[in-house]
Amino acid sequence: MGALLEEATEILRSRGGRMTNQRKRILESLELLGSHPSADEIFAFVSQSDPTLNLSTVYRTLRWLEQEGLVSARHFHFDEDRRTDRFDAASPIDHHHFICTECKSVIEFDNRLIGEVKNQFSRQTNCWVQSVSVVLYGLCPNCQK
Amino acid sequence: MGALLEEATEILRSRGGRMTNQRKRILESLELLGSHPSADEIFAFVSQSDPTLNLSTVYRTLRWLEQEGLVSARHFHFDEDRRTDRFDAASPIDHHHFICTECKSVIEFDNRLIGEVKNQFSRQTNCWVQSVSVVLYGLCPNCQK
DNA sequence: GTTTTTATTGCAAATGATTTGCAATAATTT
DNA sequence: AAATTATTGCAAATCATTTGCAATAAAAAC
Repeated sequence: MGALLEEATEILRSRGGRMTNQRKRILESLELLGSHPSADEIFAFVSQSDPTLNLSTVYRTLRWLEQEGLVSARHFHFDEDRRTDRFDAASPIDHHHFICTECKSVIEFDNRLIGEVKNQFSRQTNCWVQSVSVVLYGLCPNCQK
Repeated sequence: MGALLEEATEILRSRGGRMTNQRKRILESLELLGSHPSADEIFAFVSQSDPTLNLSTVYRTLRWLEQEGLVSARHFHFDEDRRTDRFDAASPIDHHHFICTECKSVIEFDNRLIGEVKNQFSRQTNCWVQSVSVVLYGLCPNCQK
């Protein structure tokens, strides 16, 4: 059983919530589908094993997970694409993204210089920085030919 | 007359386009309203001087400017906010943003380390990076009290 | 284990942002 | 000044997401 599911169950319990089948499956799918799925993609995936699942349940669960800090929602700006949110089972602080504008694949990365950018900005402006989002857009090796 | 208006006029001419009153006013407003306005805000502003302007004209003009690389559209992920695009008369490459999640104010900044992050990533992955988007979220000095 | 309570679901309808089809309008060309 | 056609305004469509509400099903109380 994944860490996300356990953590979510605990939070749920602590406020009189209920761990339903739908929620279990949505949480599972977030761990299985690693690739920043959209609500629709999660819905399609979970529907295979539970055809009665409703899309609004997916949205409700994701938004709840987001509020609890267990999931982060981001909006990648693909050039001509629709503007759908994509969800990610990790904290937004500890990794960043490269997006291939051709094949839409996503590569995660981290770089300690980003923390430095954040610190320098804080020092210069006295702003308190809570989170940093870095997205690189370009072409992956496959799509460069 | 602003540089944006001149550049846009030239591009327009070069492909049999027409510099209309509406387009002029929308371009002007992009220079006057510096603060990453939404299509709605641009519409409200220009409507004051031209009450017949239509919102879809604003969208069409903005998308066209985006395609020509004269404007960039971004979607800032304000926590509970609606997901509206915000527009910016500058190239997305040469500056980045801090957003105060409380008062929604935007501070632009740049930092040469960001170019370094980009270069390191390219070297390590052989991805070609076209543009970089960095958004810091947090609290501005005023909202920290 | 059955009944009660109420959080959660499914459904359908609402929403908000953005886009599109089309006839009317107005820049530019002739 | 007339002809051409890019652009507009309008209304309706679309897409992603949210919401109200009655039905359902966890968990609690018996």
